[in-house]
Amino acid sequence: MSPLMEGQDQTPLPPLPLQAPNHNPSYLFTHSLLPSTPLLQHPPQLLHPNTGQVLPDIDWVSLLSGPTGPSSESVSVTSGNIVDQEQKDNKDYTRRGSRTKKATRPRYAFQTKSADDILDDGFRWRKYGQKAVKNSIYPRSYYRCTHHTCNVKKQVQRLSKDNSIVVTTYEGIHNHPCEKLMETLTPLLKQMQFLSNF
DNA sequence: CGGCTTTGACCTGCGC
DNA sequence: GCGCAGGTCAAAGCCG
Repeated sequence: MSPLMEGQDQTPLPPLPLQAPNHNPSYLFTHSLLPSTPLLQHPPQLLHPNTGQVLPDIDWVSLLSGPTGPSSESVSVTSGNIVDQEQKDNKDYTRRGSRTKKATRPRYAFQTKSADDILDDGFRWRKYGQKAVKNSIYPRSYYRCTHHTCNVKKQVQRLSKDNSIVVTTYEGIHNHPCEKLMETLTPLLKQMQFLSNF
């Protein structure tokens, strides 16, 4: 994941290099990792839903934070009820529970196969709601990015059909670097600066 | 004490 | 018009 270096200052992150999810609505991400394993250290695999073929490297940081990521179309996932939800969600929301039309925000939805509901994508999230969802025994959780200037949201819901699959929907684009990435990189950068003095 | 989660209430759009 | 469903708010409580 070489593009990880891109977010180390306050400059916007690079354009999204990954095109596939935007063009094929049926990709399946799997995250078959130990609980609490950081995503950035052990990124999930992207599988083709029909062939099961493992697809090449995913630039997760760019995918989840690029300011000029894919078009504003949402990416549907394979589950029928979630696709239906996606279509409803494309109406944007402003105040408290209201649904008013405004410019659509980028939305990316994908499934991860994981025992953990929370996909560790390197950003910090604050939970602001949880709702029971019709036709699902699992609730949907609502998270907001904790960065003060960032209003990216995500929804997390486990599939009732297959409780090993978690559907994560991101809405919006991060306008700041990945905190966890910076935590990892800062000591390395300091060490590099130190060594470069010799 | 600050940051986070929980949870019930509230608000609005949509379908009937 | 009404009820339902989904999304958000905000107070209360928890935790490090």
